[in-house]
Amino acid sequence: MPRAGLTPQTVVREAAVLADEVGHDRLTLAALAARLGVALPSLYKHVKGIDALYQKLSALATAEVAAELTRAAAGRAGGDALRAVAAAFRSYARRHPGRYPATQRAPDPADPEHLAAGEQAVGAIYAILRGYGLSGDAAVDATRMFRAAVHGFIALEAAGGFGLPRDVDRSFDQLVAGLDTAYRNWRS
Amino acid sequence: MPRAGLTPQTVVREAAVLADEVGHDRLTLAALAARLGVALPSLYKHVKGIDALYQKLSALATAEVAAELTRAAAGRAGGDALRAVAAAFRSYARRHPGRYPATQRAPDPADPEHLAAGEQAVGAIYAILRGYGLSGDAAVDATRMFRAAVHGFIALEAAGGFGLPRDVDRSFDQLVAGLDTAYRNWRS
DNA sequence: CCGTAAAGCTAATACTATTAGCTTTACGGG
DNA sequence: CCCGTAAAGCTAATAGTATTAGCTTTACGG
Repeated sequence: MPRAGLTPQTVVREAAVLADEVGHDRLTLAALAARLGVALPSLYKHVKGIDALYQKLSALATAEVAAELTRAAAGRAGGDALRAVAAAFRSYARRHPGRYPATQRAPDPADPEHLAAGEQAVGAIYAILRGYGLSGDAAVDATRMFRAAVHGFIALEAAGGFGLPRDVDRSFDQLVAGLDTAYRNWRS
Repeated sequence: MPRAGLTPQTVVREAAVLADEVGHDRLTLAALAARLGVALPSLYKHVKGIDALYQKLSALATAEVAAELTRAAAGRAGGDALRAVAAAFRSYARRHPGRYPATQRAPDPADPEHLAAGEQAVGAIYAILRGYGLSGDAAVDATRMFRAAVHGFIALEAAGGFGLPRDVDRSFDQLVAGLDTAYRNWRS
């Protein structure tokens, strides 16, 4: 029997694929091991346990989100940048329903790459707000508002929390428009 | 041995207390049964299973939230009402960290009380927006923005997603102020 | 006061993660 | 070329989760 040749990286990457397929909460070591053609306990040679796996998945997803937000913001400013980054955020969450929730887990302070990815993602938003003349505490507050509004919308949408027939895409556009007017008329 | 005398209601209420103590995700039938002084399978005489328990917990928490939002809105209008209801929302989430996440689960269409509680909670927000001159589709979008922003803030706060030292209470005040200006300058 | 329905129990099944300890593979140095 | 060793895989065992089946006992109403 040839060896599977796993590494921590391949395990985490396959976990990400699996999570997107079956959902973040139904990601299980048993299913992951089966997917990788290996017995369940063998995974422990590459990952400390399921909690550590979630943490690494969080780092992976955060890095991906940061990259996409940065790319969406490139070459844009003001309301254009705001709309593009918000859309990229929601797009990632919809394309990766298993990875996205992992993003919410706070980084392990001992994982510099994870911390850096988080800072890059926040930085992409922060940069947009400079275009609105916001900096210092105001920019921090405005960044938190952006993250709260966009993440909250994604979470409610995923949970089926929008019962009424009103089109959800249009509500999202209105949300981003609302952020734009809030930022243009910010009073600290 | 006297009988414990459980009912579906007492089981769900104790589940709510337990969830607030140990966290929503660590609510377990074993711990609940121990708390109620009963063997684990006995719970199945009152609740269909853990999923149904979560659903009933969601109905309970939604009704409580709706009551508190309605109470906070009473006798207020405009920005005052907005601030009071947002504060009540966040206050409930912080006082009931186990119940609150259950709120996110969509109501079972076959549970009229749950549906009514959800509508009451949304109605409390909707009513405030009439004070801003918003109705129809605009009110739906604005309600979704309110829920998204406030829930998102609560979720990020609970997850430890706000790393910077900037005071979180003040950021929340700024979020609500931002909603106020967005609503005052709404363009549909 | 006794029959019955419900409320509780024990036992068993099928999952989950985790640890211990063994076997085997692959690879690098003599 | 071979062989020693570290890592990669395995099986077995433990402890926790939910769930179902089927039995016993309690409480209550006719």
